[in-house]
Amino acid sequence: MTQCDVVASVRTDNGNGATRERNEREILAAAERVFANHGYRGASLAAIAAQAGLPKSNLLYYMGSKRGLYVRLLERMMARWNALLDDISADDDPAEVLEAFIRSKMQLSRRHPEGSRLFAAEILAGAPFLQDYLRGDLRDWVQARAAIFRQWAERGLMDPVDPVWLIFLVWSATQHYADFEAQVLGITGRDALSDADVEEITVFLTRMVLKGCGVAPRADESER
Amino acid sequence: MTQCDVVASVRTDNGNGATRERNEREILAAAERVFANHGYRGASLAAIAAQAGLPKSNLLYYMGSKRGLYVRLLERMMARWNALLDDISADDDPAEVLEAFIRSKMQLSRRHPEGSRLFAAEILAGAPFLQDYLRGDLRDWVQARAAIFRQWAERGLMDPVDPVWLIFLVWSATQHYADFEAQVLGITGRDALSDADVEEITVFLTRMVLKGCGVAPRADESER
DNA sequence: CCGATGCCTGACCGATTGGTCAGGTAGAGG
DNA sequence: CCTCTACCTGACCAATCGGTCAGGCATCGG
Repeated sequence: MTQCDVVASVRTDNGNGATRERNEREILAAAERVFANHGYRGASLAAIAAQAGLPKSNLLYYMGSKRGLYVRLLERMMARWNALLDDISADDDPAEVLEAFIRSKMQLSRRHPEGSRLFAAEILAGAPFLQDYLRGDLRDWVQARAAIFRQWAERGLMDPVDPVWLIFLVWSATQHYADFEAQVLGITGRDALSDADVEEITVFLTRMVLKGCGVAPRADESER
Repeated sequence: MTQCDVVASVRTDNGNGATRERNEREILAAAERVFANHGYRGASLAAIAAQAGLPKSNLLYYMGSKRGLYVRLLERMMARWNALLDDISADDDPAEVLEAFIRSKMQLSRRHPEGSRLFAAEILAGAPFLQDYLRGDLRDWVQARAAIFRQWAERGLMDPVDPVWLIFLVWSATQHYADFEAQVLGITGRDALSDADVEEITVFLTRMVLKGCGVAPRADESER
């Protein structure tokens, strides 16, 4: 790492490393937007620098290279993702777990639409930077959940559907509202999705999935 | 159009326009691959020409410009899409319509994965070339189907779910297997999805959707 | 035989790409 | 005061970008 640690950045501006922190944040946000829209190859450092309001040289001073900046963004998004990959056990309530799964995934797409699109663009390109992650950690996580879903099915708590296809269904349906936002807005004629819209979609997806695979809804959600 | 019509292309090679036809097909296929992987800005004519096995100049001779080539690919994909937008009426059987909807959409993703990813990349970029289509024809089509779904709900043939979210659910779930193919293959550990896999997924999605929104399955699909 | 016509392409163009680098600035420690 | 260190940037670089163009080529009607 050519980057110095945080402690040493007590220098410019108002005394602490506020400038650096702010610039880095600005750069990452701008880069996420541009990479999300145009993919790795389609994004240009000049465009990112312009969005961040900084000279291109300064951007490279902070981030080293285009590839380094891109990888850092991917890792940040994977960290957000991992943060909600909570462990579950076969003793948990299927309805609660599935609803929490759908809700947290929906909120991830909602809170980080640019990061979500960045991820989508990476996968579209054939996942050149994320192959190992997909075939490693993520695959293990899916298999673990799948095993629990199968136990639930054996106990009659849900239909014996293929758990992997079920996980993909939830992923795709939630991811859709970030990745295909332009299509959703164009077709529904909205300017943006409100919090109420997102809540409505979350409830819709939850009911569809629970009912679809034969899971009894939670007690306090029985009406509505 | 700088392109001459088909009749005039009886010239080179073996007498009829076979060479031209073959080259154009090769160019379109190569361009679809490259645009799908890297988006409009990220794709380069040199890469497309290399994939097509033709000099860059020849590619421009046939297609005029990068933008023209891209638009032509988008239009071809929209034509494929429109080809399966068959009209339905409120008198049709909901189960049949929904299953046909899921199956045809799944096969479109299956048969034209590159075109599907091209479309996805276009939407990811904010649909700069497809705004009008989304806000026009496609929106009308969605609204028409939504109206019929609502009639079915009133007649008790299905639950009163929001038809637009339902359509998006089917779109996202089917599109997923083309757009996120790299993720699907990485996680499942496969090299490719077989016809049997696709059929299994289609059946899974159909049952999930039908059961999820309270539609009775077709008579000849009741078991299995 | 003759242009005429349309297919094809190497050479080239200005603009843009990611990245380098020398040098400038400013505060901290001696 | 000077030096050191980290922050910052305009000027520049080779490579690549989309696109142009002059000209080679083969085939045609005459």
